[in-house]
Amino acid sequence: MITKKKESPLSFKITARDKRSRARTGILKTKSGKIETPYLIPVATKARIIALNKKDIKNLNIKCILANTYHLHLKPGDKLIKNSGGLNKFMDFKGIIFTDSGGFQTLSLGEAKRTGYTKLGKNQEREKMILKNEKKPSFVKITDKGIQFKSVYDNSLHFIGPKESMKIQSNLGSDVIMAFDECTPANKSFSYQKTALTRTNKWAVLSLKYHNPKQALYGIIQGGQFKNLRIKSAKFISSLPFDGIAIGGSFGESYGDSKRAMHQIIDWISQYLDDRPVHMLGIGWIDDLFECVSRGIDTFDCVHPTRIARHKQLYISLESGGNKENKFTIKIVKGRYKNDKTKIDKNCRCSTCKHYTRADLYRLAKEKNNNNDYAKLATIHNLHFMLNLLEQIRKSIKAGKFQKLKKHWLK
RNA sequence: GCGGAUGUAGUUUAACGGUAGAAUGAAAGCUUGUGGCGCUUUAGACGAGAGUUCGACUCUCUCCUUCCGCU
Repeated sequence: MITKKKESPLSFKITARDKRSRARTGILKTKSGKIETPYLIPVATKARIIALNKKDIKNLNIKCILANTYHLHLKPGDKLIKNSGGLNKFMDFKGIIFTDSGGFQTLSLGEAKRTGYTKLGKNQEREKMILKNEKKPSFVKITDKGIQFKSVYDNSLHFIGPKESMKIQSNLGSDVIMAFDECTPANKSFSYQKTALTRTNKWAVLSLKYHNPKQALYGIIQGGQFKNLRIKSAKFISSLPFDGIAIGGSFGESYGDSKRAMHQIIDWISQYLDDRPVHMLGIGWIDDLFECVSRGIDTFDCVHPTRIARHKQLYISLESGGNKENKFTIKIVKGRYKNDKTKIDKNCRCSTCKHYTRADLYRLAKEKNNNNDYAKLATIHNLHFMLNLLEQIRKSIKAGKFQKLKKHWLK
C-alpha cells in the first residue's frame, strides 16, 4: 500500500544497475539540489563540519550534509534556526541537508555512554578500555512515548518523542528527515529488541502523521541482530508511504561478527526494498561502502572520515600502500613520516595534497597548542578521498565494472 | 692546571638506604546516524669502577662526562 504523494519533496531516479549485484546509481533531488548516488554524506552534527568553513565545503564540492536533531535542539536551538530561515540559510549552505531524528542518541548517550557499546558492538580492545574507565551514567530514559534526554551541556532534561522530533526537524528546515526511532544496542535480549521494535514502528507511524509534508521523510528499519525482527521491520517500514528507507540500529555484539552480520541483515531485508532511496545510517568504512553499495545502498552518512582525520589518520589508496588490514589509512604522527617528503596519497588531488607533504602534516599534527590548521587539512584530505572514491564507484557501476573495482580494493 | 657544579628511559625530569614514578618521543591497537580534535596498550633509565652496609641510584672515594669560573 505505497501511496505516492502528489508533490513529493524528493525525487529519486535510478540511472544504472550492476548486473551482478544490487549496486545501482541514481539521482536524488530535493528543492535544495541534487546528488548522484551512491553518495557518502559528510556529517555536520551541529550544523558544521568540524574543522571546515564555508569555503572549504564549497571547494570540496560537498552537495549534501547530515545534521542532528538532538544537538541542534540544545544548541543553538531549533527555534533560533527557524528564525534565521532554516538550516541552509543558517549555515549558508547551498545543498541538500539530511537531519537525523535524535533516535540514535538513545544509543550514543545511553548504552554507549554507560558501557561503551557502539552500533557495531564492542571488541576486546574496547572492552578493556571500558573496564578500566569507570562506567558513566546513561543520559537517556526510554518510555513508550519517547525519550527523556539529559543535555550534554547542563544536564537539563529534554523530552523528544516522534511528534517533538518532527517539530524540531521542521524548524530546522532540512530537506530529508528521519523518523524518530530507538537505536538499540546489540547486547539487548530478543524480547527487549522486540518491544523496542514495536515502539519504533509506532513512532514511525506517528512520524508520518506529524512530519512537515514539505520535508522528505525516511522510515528506519530496526530489529537489532535478529532475522525475524529485521524482516518484520523491513516489511512494515516499506509498506508505509515514506520517501526513503533507512537502515539503522546495531548488527551484532562483537566487533568482528557484526560486520558480517551487517551484510547479512541487508541481504535479509533487501527483497523488501524497492526503488525508493535506501540510506545506511552511520556506516562508512571503505570496505563497508563496497559491501553495502553491492547490496543496494544509495546513501551513507558517517563521522569516521572526519573523526579519524582529527585523530591523525589519513586515507591512502592501494597505490600508496592502503589495504584492508590498515583500513586504507596511515597514522601521520608516526616517526617514519617525520621526514617523508612524499604526498599523503599518490593519487589524491585534494588541496591538502597539492600543497603539503607527509612531513608537513606530521609537523602540524604534532603541534600542541593550535591543531586547527592540521585538523582542517586532514579533514579536507579525508573527505576529498571519500567523495572521490564514491565517484569512482558510481562510474564503475555505470561502466559495468563495479565488481572489478570492488575486488581491486578488497583483495 | 686549579676551584666549583653536574650526571636517572631517545629527550626533559621526580622520589627514595629496601619494587626508580611522570611527561614527551618511539612502537602497536581502538574509532562507523560525532559530547571539538581523542582513548588504550607495550618497550625503554640510575656515567664507570671500588668501598661502607644485610641491602647503595641514594653515603664515601677514584676515574670519566658536561657546564661555569680562575690562571
